[in-house]
Amino acid sequence: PFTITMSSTSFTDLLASSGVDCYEEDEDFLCGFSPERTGSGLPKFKTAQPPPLPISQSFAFSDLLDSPLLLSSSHSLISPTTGAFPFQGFNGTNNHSDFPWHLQPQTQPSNASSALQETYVVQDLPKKKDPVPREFAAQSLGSDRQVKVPSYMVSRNSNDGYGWRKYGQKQVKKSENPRSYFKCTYPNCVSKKIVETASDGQITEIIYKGGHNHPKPEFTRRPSGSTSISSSANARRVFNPSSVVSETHDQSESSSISFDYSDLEQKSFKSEYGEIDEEEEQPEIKRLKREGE
DNA sequence: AAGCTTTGACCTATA
DNA sequence: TTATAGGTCAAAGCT
Repeated sequence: PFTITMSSTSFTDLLASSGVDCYEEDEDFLCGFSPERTGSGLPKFKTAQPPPLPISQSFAFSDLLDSPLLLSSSHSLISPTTGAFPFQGFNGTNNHSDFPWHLQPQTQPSNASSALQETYVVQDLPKKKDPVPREFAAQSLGSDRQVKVPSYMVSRNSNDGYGWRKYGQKQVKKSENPRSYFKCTYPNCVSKKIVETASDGQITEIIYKGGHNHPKPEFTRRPSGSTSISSSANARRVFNPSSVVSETHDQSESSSISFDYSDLEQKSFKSEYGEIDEEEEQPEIKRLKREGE
């Protein structure tokens, strides 16, 4: 299950810091979700600490293209006019249930330091044949506000473009897998992440603590020839100082992603459906789309 | 030499 | 107060 909680921060930034970027890098291509892997590891995002953020950011669509969750079929994810996810599931008009996950609203109690936030959990649903294109399928959100998200939107590794230095590792009780603790190497950046890795090397959970207070580095370690990520997009990634995102790739059959888009909904988007350059979409995504037609 | 990982010890929060 | 768990420190070693 994947759970992403977002609060007072831009969706893009959170995604960027969540380590779920989809780079055309080795197996990370397509967010690291090769078909066979999709079935085994089930992602889970979770956020736990959403301190209010006064930072206002533009939410460019190109950013969305980089994001794991909105990648590929992103042109159908967010309404250019409302800022809301166009998944009908988000506004409760669609009943498609083809997505491996569906979002479940989780209203969390607000506290003194966090604004009202809503969490959506995307659970990995049993695969079944559906008539609806997987990447666009959404589940009714109506009262439930559930929506499904394609599994390929989530990366299985933690290459998020930032520099991280490991500062510790610990076997925790609540998990049989060891946790590795990382700090952002950027000067004065307090962002941290905790990566839980299974014995087979698979990342089972990633927890981000604290947002980056700097843009994503322009020159991050990338395979030569990889130019799919625009520097302008990276430059826009100015960070939310305090967000916590957890990404859990569970071995179980259920995955979930939860996030709060209260902030997201306030954003205006530069792009609309038609503005997405088809040529920029990743091949696999296009392939999936064709299959869905 | 710099930066990273490893790993046991230490610190802190909680029950 | 003590035990336990989770998180962090920091020295040593590696690349």
